[in-house]
Amino acid sequence: MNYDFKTIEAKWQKYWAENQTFKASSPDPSKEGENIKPKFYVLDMFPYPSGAGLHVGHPLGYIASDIYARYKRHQGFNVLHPMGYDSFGLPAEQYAIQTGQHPAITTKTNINRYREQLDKIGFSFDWSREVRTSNPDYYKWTQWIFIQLFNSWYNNDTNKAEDISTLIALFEKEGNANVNAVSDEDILVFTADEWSAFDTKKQQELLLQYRLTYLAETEVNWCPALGTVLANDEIINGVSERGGHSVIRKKMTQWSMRISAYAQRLLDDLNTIDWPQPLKDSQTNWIGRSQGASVTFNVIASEAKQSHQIDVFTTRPDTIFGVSFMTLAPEHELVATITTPEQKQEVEAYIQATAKRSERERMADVKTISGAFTGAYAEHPFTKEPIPIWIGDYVLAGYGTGAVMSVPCGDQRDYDFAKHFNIPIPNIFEGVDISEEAFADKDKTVIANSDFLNGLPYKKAMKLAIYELEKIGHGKGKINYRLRDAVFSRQRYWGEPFPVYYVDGMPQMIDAKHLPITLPEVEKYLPTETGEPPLGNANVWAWCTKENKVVDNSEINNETVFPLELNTMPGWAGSSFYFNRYMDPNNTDAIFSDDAINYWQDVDLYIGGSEHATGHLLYARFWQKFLFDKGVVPKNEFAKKLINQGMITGTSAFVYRLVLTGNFGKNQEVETFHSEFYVSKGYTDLVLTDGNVVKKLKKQIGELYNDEKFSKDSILGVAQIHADVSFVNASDELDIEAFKNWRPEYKNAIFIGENGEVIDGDNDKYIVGREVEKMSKSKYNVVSPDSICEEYGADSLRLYEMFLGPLEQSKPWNTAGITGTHGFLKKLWRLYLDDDGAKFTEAAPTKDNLKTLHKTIKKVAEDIENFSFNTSVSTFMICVNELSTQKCTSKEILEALAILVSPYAPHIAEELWQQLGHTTSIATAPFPKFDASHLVESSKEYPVSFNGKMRFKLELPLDLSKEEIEATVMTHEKTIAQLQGREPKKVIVVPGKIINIVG
RNA sequence: GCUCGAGUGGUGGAAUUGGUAGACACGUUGGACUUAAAAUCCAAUGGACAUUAGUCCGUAUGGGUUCAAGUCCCAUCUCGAGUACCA
Repeated sequence: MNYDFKTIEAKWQKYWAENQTFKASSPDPSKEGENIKPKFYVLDMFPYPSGAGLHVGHPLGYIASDIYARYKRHQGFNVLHPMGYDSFGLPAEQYAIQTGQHPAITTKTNINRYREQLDKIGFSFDWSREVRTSNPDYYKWTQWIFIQLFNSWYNNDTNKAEDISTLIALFEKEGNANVNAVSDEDILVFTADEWSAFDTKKQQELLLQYRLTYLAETEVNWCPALGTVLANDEIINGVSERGGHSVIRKKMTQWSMRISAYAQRLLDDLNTIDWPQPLKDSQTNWIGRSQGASVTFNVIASEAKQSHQIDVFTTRPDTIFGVSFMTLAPEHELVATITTPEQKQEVEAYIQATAKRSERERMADVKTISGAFTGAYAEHPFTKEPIPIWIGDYVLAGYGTGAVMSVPCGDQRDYDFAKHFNIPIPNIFEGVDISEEAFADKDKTVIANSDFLNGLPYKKAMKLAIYELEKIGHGKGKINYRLRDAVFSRQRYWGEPFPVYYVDGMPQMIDAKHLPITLPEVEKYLPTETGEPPLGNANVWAWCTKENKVVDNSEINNETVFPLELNTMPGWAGSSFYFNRYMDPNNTDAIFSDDAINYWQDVDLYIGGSEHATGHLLYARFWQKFLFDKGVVPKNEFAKKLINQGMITGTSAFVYRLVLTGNFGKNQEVETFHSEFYVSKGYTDLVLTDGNVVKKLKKQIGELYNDEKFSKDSILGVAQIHADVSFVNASDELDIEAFKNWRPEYKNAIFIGENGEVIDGDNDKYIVGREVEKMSKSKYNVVSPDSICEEYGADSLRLYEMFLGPLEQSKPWNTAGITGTHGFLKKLWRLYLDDDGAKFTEAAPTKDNLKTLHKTIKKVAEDIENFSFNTSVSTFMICVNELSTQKCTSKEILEALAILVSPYAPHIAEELWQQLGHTTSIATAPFPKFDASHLVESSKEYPVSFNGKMRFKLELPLDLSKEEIEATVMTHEKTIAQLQGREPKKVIVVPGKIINIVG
């Protein structure tokens, strides 16, 4: 029997599907007290089903998680290993705009293709739990969570989200003066009586300032080309992540999520989860906590003007006496008010100039110092001296208060600004020279020229400064976060509709029992002519409060029928809780049952890419914490352990085309391609010095080039052209015919091979050049898993992807190497079966057999626990090589080996398991138990080193003492030869490890 | 600029607490089998010198600690990722 992977893999994939082998059992509370299996939840980041399908890089993480899931099943766990689709998104919508095809159709087609590809790789997913974020059954719960957020506020005293009713009760009882909540800034302070006197609309307006999701006029990142708002993490280097379009700031009324309420908890709880440090670091940076003080400066009132105050945030309140000016962002709201008539022209000109520059230009051009003096002065809170107020674009409107107290001696930016505009730079540091640059080293700081702070180091000075500021009512200690509230509205069609209608301009939630509010049909997927989002095109998009359903727009009367929200939710909405929904995905009455969430709790292992560090993974943590506060989920964090798989890059193949001048260049009928060898060695010289080649060239080209014309000068250069990697074999040799068929414009091209021969049949080989690049269609280096499965089988693919290198590392794909793991599987097969059938016997295993097996059990179990899958593949290879050499036929050994291999290569393992006589799936067969007694050695081959260099090996019994070993070694003939009569200074003996002789 | 990670044969990579550097594969070369090819099997394969025995060099570079360093420490270089006027 040969290893017929095609039949085997199809057979077992069918078996698993029919028998629902990987269906996670649901907890049955009636069985409480009985022996219920412990749970284990292994999750992959669900994919967005793009039209391009999967390439070999995509399944890497899925294979790793699948191995882990299968391993856990062998260990007796009830494993939840689901898969689904993050199926709302921009590509389907853009395709709809171009073709008119409904995004739901595109999405469905793509999902089917994904499923087909995934099925071929033999994953142990529980498909009965599949979720799709674009299904109304699913986004019903996305809308439900939105309503919960709307009905909640964040209480800083209890440090958690609470129902809005508790806030209303507080307002009714005592007003809002003492409410310690996370809210908008500058909230009207009112008493209980005032609250009761407000009309409903006013009350709603006020409550909106406290809700965890709220409507606010915010400055957003507007992308005109995409016609939508983008979140900060969707902008890379000032342009949109998708398409690279420019982004401008624009004021719009938008839904926002008060994620800032959770900033500290999101930061603190990073310590409680086992996630990669770089990912934690980037979340930490993104949250950007800085500790310092907020300081209030009074603007010195001039004549008719009323007094104003400027709040600044600083991390260096200890340097308060070093302030020699203040700088406001050009967009700061006080700029217009405080600017003196004399300076008005200059300031306005400057503001205009800055507004013209895009965000990107401002970022790119950090070096140029610019600004303008407002003519106004602020009063120093301690010295009462006047401080000039400037504006400058190095101060960002979006961070802190958009204003800074400038301390040029302690901050390089302030220093540069002061130098540029000839503002004094007072020195408030003891023994520091600031004539060249600012001094920013906190640890070495000793304050001087600063009244009550003199002589103090940074920390003490900071505390005292804050204390004194509080005493005079000019400031207080403050913690500032970079993390902004997240804009939650998108002007798109293909997303979750909000369960929101508007009465008198105020948002109203539709009662949860009427969910889902499904997406309406539209004729065009573009924004309307009046600039409204695509849902503005819908005709049936109004809410009837009588019938509690969506009705035709014509019925809107603003009494019982009201307009619905036109925005949709962003991509991250649906992906922020899907891991919980998998626990009970078909529940129509609740997001999940109590039994399900109490049993499954949280994700034990989450595998996915690091690109989601500050997007999905931050928002999902936020929603989890909110749901935790509301008592919906039992865990504060949704994933205990997370692993980022690395990217698989492509290995592009290149051919090298001679670019010729003059007459040669004009006539493109004949092209010349040179082998990589020629290019790397200096092709022009070789071509023209090797008479043979020139002669052959001329003969081939015939009349086209005559002797005189063809010279070295005719060659302009060499063009690198991508060749499709499928035309290249394991030895980097190009299939020239295939290349010519693919690129007919080169059908008359001449190929010069490795040895300088003009290729004609088998006389020479054409070797392509190789380069590692991102896997992409345009580089013709995409390898699809389907073609690999077709040629080598899913088990070979799975093993090879793991064998490539450490899971978390990025590594290049090269199809050539797969013959290694494929060959291994054939060898494995032959250990069990040959042409005559079964080879295994009931024979007792030999000592060597047992040693090999248990060595393998130990290593493989350790490797899986450490996610070191690449090394366990080589361990399998070593094991099979050894057992083959030992001619092992023992069924006992081979059964255990089949189980060991099965997480990695499940199809062949199932088949061998059946051949061994089993009638049930190998999936839950207990993992072999490691027995250390088989590995006990009685002797060790010691490496004997002289001055640290290994010279020879010596087999010695392990029970020898140090002294005995030394005595034996020193009398050994090779030792004597090495020493050549010298007396060793020292002999180091580490029993069981090494012997080192010094001297 | 800052933060983090990494640099080992022709290639992917191994070396888990400092203890035989290059496991396991790919590729290459040679051989067996075959009419031939494929498949399979065997052998060699870090570099230099040497007939052999063997010697020297070698984990980005330069130092250091140690009986012993790919592994620890210091400095430098290169590459990758993230982030960026964050007050």
